[in-house]
Amino acid sequence: MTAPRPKRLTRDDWLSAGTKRLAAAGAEALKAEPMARHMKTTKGSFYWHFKDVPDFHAQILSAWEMAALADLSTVLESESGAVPRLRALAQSIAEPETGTATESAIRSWATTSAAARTTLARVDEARLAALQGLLSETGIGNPEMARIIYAAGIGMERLGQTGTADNRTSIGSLVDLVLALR
Amino acid sequence: MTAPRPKRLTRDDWLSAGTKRLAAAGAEALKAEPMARHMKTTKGSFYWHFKDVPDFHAQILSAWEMAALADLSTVLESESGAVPRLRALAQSIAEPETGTATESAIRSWATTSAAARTTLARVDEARLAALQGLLSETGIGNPEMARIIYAAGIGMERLGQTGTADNRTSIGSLVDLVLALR
DNA sequence: GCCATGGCATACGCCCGCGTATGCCAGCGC
DNA sequence: GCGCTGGCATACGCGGGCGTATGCCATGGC
Repeated sequence: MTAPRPKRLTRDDWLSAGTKRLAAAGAEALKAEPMARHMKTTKGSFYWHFKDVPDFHAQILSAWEMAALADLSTVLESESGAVPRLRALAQSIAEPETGTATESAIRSWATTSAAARTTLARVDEARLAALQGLLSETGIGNPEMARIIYAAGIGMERLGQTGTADNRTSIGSLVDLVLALR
Repeated sequence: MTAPRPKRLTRDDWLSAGTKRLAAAGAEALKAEPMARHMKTTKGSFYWHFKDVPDFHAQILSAWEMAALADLSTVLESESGAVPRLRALAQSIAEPETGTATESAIRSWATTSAAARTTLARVDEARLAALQGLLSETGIGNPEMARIIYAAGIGMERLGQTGTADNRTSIGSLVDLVLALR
């Protein structure tokens, strides 16, 4: 699929495979032996690259956090002007480039794992702050509005699993609704 | 806590205890032996009342679905007139009486369990349809708006875990925003 | 007050995931 | 081309959850 079949695996091979498994099968799939089977190797390799299972989890979360925060910056820089940025940001939340399945899995994971919860909280916080900042620039000071848009984005991310509507246009309509307050 | 300590347990005792555990510790806690330990009994009792673990899961989900749909009716009948009903419904979604933690746990569970996913989809569908119906009554035909409100409700339910803002007022503001379209 | 169930306890064999210990083998350094 | 180290394989023992089989005992129907 991705690589032809590297004889030796790197730590990043494990992490990216883990992230894919997380998106596809949830956090319960992030165990040493199942992962090793899935990678067609043995857990000897796993315990070489990682101290234990929690360590693996922590590194997966950390890598995702980096990527999510980097995506946030990229999205903000992809447009100029508060309103276009606002749109781009809102839409990227409902359907992030990182893959909505991964984020959804992490959000589910967060209900039972403290590590996932705190990681996710930092990312949520950063995005919410960005939203609020952009809204302020356009003259909407009420922080409730940022919260509404962000909540809607998260909800769409979840509804998108079963429902098949277009999240990007829906969230765009919401942004219009809020911007009409000016 | 709840009951003084009934000598003999009923099937419903298991189901309600399971629902509490689900809310408190996630779907992974819904296993026969851990549940039995938690109920201070043995799994002999568990396997008397339930065929196996999937059966237990199915019954928990079914009971929750009944309760959720009943709550939906109750909320709708608690007010008269489309707009008050709309408010009541929207607010009950962001903070359902059933307990937001249970629903949140089921929503997380749905990412890995097909049974949870289909149950949740039916409840989501019913609520979304109710929202859309009420919006139509007030003259807002665009189904996108129901989707926006519902998504925001779900998102708040999740953000409420970490953030501490008032979901009821936030979702109320969103309803105002939408109703302003008339 | 007997005895027949209903409701649970105990005990087994199974599988699977954990983490550790140690063995093996390939390459690179020289 | 020899050896040493990095990267993995194999092989334990452990704990814990599953489902079944069977034993026990407390009610309640009569």
